[in-house]
Amino acid sequence: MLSLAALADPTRRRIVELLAGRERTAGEIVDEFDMSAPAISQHLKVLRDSGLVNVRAEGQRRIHSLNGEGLDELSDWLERTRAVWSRRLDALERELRADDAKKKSSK
Amino acid sequence: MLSLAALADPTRRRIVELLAGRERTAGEIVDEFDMSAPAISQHLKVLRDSGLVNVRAEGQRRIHSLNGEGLDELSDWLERTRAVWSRRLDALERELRADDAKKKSSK
DNA sequence: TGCTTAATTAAGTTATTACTTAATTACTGC
DNA sequence: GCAGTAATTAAGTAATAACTTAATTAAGCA
Repeated sequence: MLSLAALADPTRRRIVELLAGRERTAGEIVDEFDMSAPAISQHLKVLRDSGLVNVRAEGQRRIHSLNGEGLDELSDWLERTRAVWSRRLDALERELRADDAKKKSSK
Repeated sequence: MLSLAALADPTRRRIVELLAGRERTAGEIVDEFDMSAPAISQHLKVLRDSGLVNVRAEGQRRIHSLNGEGLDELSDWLERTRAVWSRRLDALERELRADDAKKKSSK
């Protein structure tokens, strides 16, 4: 599952925002939401599977942290798409300028 | 619906990529996929509603184009999240350095 | 006018997703 | 060992999402 699909859900987005601030145990995350612990546990699994979040065990706690590289994947897609997009806009602009010049010279 | 949810679907992502290259009629987009016209029409509606794509009518054609500002919203979320994240990493690094200095001075 | 083409809307189906409660696993401290 | 706590897994449900075909809307053109 691509990280974009993982971020489609608003709860998961908020979890990512929380973890951007600092790492947290599963229980601490549960406390931030009006939702059962299993529901959060399932969301965390999706975030882990998508590579956005890392876990380490500390005793019986599972400490979750944001994985910056997971955000990179999303960032890369965005930049790739935007690059094509802005190249196209540049071409359009050049065309408009050329058109403009033609009009002037034909006056 | 936030643009992130709209981009969760791979078909919609490919449509956005296509439109980054150049604007296209609904029919041209349909031709790129192995899927019925109504299915694509519905995807286009989602993309329009999320602000990622614009349409204009030209006779009976609907010409779809990418809306750069829609991508900005996504980009903003990413940058905001990444900013919090990297601030945290900086703080961590400072802490480690301070710790290091303390160790050295206590030797 | 009526036939064709472009696109959307309507209605129904199936798969997936986001939850729930109950049960289970695994550590902690007495 | 066992009661308590942290977290996950299991199982079931309800809402949503992604499609399908059929019907509809609207423009183009002989």
